Amino acid sequence: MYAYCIIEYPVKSLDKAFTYKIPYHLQNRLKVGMKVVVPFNNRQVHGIVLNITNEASKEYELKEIIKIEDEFLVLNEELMLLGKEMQNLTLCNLITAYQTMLPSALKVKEQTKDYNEYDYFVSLNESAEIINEFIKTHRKSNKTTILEKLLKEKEINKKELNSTSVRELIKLNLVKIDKRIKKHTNKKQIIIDNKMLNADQQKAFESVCTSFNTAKTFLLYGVTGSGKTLVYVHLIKEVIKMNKTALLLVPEISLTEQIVNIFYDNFGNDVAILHSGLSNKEKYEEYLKILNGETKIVIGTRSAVFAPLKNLGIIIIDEEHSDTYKQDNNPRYHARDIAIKRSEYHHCPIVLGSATPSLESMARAQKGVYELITLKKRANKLPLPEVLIVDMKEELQKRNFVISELLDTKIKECLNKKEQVILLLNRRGFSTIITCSNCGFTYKCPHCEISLTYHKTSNTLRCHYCGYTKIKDDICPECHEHSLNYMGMGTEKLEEMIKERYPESKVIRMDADTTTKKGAHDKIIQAFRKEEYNILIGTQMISKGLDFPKCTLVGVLNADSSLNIPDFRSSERTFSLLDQAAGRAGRSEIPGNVIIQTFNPDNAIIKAVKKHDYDLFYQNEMKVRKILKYPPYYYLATIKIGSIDYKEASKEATKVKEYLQKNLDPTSIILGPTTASNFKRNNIYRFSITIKYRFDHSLMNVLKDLDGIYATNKRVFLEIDINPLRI
DNA sequence: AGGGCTTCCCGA
DNA sequence: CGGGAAGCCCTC
Repeated sequence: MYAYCIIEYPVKSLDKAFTYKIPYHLQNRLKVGMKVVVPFNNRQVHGIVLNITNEASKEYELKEIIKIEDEFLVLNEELMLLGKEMQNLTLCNLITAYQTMLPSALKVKEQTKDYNEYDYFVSLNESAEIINEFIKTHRKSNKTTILEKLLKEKEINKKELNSTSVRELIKLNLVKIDKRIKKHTNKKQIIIDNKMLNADQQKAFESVCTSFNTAKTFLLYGVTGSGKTLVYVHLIKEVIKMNKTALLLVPEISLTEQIVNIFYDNFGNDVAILHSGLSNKEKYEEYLKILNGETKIVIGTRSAVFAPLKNLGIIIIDEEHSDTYKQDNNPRYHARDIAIKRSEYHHCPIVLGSATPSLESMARAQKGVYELITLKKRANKLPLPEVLIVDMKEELQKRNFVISELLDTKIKECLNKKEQVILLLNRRGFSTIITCSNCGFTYKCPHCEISLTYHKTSNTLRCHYCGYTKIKDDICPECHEHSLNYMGMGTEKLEEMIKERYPESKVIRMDADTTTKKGAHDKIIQAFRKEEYNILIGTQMISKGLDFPKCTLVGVLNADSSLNIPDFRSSERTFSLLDQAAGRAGRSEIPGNVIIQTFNPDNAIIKAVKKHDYDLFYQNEMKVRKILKYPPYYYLATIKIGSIDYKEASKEATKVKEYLQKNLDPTSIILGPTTASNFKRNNIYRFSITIKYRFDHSLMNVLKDLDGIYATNKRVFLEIDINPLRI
C-alpha cells in the first residue's frame, strides 16, 4: 500500500503529493488526514496523508513512511476537502491551507507539543497479604500509613501523599504509579437564554427553522438593538435539540465573552471558545474538546470557522460585513466563503447577521441567492437614538478643535445624570504627527515612509505598519532645537484631555494598546458595564456589538477619517462604523443620543447615518458601484508586486500587466500598475494591479500560472488577493 | 526549505 | 589555479 503525502514546507515547488510505501505494521493504522514523518532528501520531515492507494507509479524508488506522528485523526474527511477548496479559492499552497486550519499545537512541523497536564495515581503493586505483612513487620511510619490508605482506597492522587515516602515504596516495589491526562472541568457551561422571542424575532427564527437540513444562506438584516443575538440563541438551542452542533462566528475577541455570557441558565452543554487571545495550550484544549465531540457549540473569531465540529446543524456569522472575517495575509480567505462551503457539506443553513450588511450580501439577498430576513424594530420597541451632526468647520472658528460645544454640553449632562458616554476616535496613540516648528522636519518610518505616531505611555515613536519603534527625542534631530510639535489627536491624548476637562469623570480607554494582555478586553468591558467608569474612549473596536445599558451618549470625534481613505469601500466602511457606533447608545429604557462631528455635514453617507437609513445608503452606493464597475457588479482580484529594488518592482509590474493582457478574457478590466496603498513597507516597494471581472473562466488558472512564474524569483514576489476588501 | 553540485568570477 | 559566492536542481 502507498500513501500520497503533502509535506510541511510551504513552497510552491513542493506543493504536490509525494508517494511513500506504507510499512506493514502501519497498514491498518494509517488513515487519510494523519500527520506522519517521512524521509525527504536525506532528512526527516512531517507531512499529511492525502490519499491511500494500492497502486503507485513505478517512476521513482519509493521510500517508506517512518512513523505516525499523531495517533488520532488530525484532519477529518470534511476538513481535508475544505483545505483543497481553500487552496482553489485563495491560490495558496495546500499545506498552507491545512496549517491554517489547525491550532498551532497540532501544526505540521517539529513534534506535536505535549500540552496535556497529567495526574499521577499511586496504587498497590502487590497483593493485600504482602502489604499487610509489610505493615505488621514495620514500625508505624509515613510509608505504612500510605499503604493502609491504599488498601482502603485502591488509588490516590500522588499530590496528596508525601513524595519521598512514595518514592521509597516504589523502590520496594510495593506501589506503582499511573500517569493519566488530567481532565479539566469545564467552566464555560452553556447556558441558554430563556427569554422569549418577540413577534419579529419569532418570524425570523421560523424562517430559518424551515430550512434545517438544507444548505441555504440567510441574510438576517436587523437594525442595531433588534435582538439578533436572541434569534441566534434560539436557533442554536433548536439545533442542539436535534443532536447537531452549531458554529457561531463573531468579528472580534471582545465579543466572544459577551456572547458566551448571554447564553445563561444551564443547558448541560459546554461551549468551546476559539480566538487569537487564547494561549496555544488553551486553543489546543478547546480544539480537543471539539474533536472529541465533548462540545456541541463553538463560538469564535475568523479561524474558528475551521473548528472540527461534526454534524453541523447551523453556522451563524454575526456582523457579517466585518472586515475581520477576511484574513489579510496568506491564505487570504474569507470566513464567509469557507462557512458556505461547510454548510454545503453538512447540508445546514448559514445565517449572516448584520445591521449594515455588506453590499455583496445585500445584493445577493435582493437577487434571491440568499434569503432575506428583516428585523426593522429594536427589540425594546424604543426608537433608534437621535443622531446629531456637528459641523466642525463652524466649531473651529469657535476654537473647539476636538470637542464641539454640543458634545461638551451633552457629556456634562450625561455625567450629571450618572449615565455613561462612549467616545469613538479611530486613531490610537497620543499624537499622530510630530513636526519641528523650526525646520519643518517630520518623523517618518525609515522602512515604510509613513509618519510615526507618538505613544506617551511608552514614550516611543512607533510605525503602525511595521512596528518600528524608537525612543522619543527631546530635540529635533535635524536642527537640534526644542521645537517639536505633537499634532494630530490619538486616543491617548484624548484620554488625557477628557480627564482634565471633566475632572469628575472616570475614564477608561480601549484600543490595541490597552488590550495586548490576555483577557484585557473582557476586563475593560466588564468594568465599564459595572459602572466603575463613566466614559469609554476607544477605536473602532468599541463600535461593534457591545451592549452597555447605561450608555446614553455616543460621540464620534472624527467621522471623516475613514471617509477620506481612497478606497472603493470607504463609504461602506464609514456608514457601517457610524451606524454601528450609533447603535451603542440608548439600548435600554433611557433613550440615547449620538453626536457625529464632521467636516462634511452634507456628505450623503453622513446624512444616511443621521436617518438610520441603510436602504438609502445601499441604493446610492449601488449606483456608484455600478458606474465604477466595482463589487457587487464586478469581482475583483489584486496582484501586488514587491521588491527591495524600486526599479525592479516597477519593471516586473509592467511585465505582469502585459502577461495578464495577453492571457485574460478581453472582458476583464486590468488597472495599473500603480504604487500600492502602502507603497513602501518594511523596505519593500510594492506596486499593485487590479483586475475587475465578471465572467472569466481562465482567471484562476492564469493567476496560478503567474504565481508559478514568480515562485522561483527570489528578488520579486507576488501577493495575489482574490476578492480583496481593499485595493 | 535546504543540501549538494556546478558555474562563475577574480586575485597576495 | 584555487576558493568562495551565486545559481540551479532535487527531493517520493
